[in-house]
Amino acid sequence: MLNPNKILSDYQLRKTNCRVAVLNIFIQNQHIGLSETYLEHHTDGAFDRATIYRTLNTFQEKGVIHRILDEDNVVKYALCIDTCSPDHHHHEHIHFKCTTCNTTTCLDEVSAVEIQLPGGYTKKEANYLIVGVCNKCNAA
Amino acid sequence: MLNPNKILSDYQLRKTNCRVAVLNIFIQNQHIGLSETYLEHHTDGAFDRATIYRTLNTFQEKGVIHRILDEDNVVKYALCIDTCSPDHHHHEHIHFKCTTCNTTTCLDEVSAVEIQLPGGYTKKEANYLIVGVCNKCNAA
DNA sequence: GTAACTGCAAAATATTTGCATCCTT
DNA sequence: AAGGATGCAAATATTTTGCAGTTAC
Repeated sequence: MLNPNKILSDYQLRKTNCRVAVLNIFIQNQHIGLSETYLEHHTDGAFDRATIYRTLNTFQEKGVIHRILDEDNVVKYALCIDTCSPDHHHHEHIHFKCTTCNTTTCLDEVSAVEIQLPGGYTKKEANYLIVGVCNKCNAA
Repeated sequence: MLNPNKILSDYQLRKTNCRVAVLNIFIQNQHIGLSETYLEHHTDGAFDRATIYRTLNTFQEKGVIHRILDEDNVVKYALCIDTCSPDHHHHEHIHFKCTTCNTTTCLDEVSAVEIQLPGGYTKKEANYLIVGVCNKCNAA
């Protein structure tokens, strides 16, 4: 189970109200891209917008979250940390953006093949996004 | 060879100075993410910022270009159309973002494996981005 | 105690929109 | 001719920054 306090201490970040609150929302929405606006609303405006932006930037620099490619001109973030594999298999998850219902989700069933980088390249992280129409919208 | 006039007529878009100019820059920078600012500068300010934004949005809606995931808080775009395969193989190209020199390029050598979508899902396009350090920066 | 974090206000950027005019088909 | 595209100016939206006060370690 992901725990905000553990994540913060693991990443050597001070435990503050804003960080814990933001982290909790990310944990509850694993693999789903969240925008600053979403976080602001879902913390009941308890924190200043600037603070949330600073939190997001800090988290991103430390590698707690990463930006997600999204088609609707909104920048979103999601947790880098993954619980699904206890053995820390580190399979890259694939995000799927539905152009009909406009949601971005994670295709847990599918795992991306590890891509072989050319010589001299070092990987820090990878993001895969497929844009299309999801099963629900195709059925409707 | 990619030709701006052909692309515009193929996609049923009117041929205007701004569109041709922007398209030319995209063609000369295939697989490289370009921001609105870049396009504005490289057209010598000949076009209004709003016009360039409208051009980018139109191109995106029609599927001429697509947004690229980038780490440095800047939205970039690149051509969807690909010349490398005359037989229109349509292999997805993989973008590589170097965190040291801050450039996004296309790993032509590597082609992404076609990902199998779960039942009911339809794909429109796919974007793969790997973040890390490129060969030049690793050598330096 | 000290460095780091926050809130507030303001600045800097980025993106969109309304409207009159011009251009492509 | 008619609808679409552009330029300009203004409105919005997004993100960053300076600084004084507060908090975590």
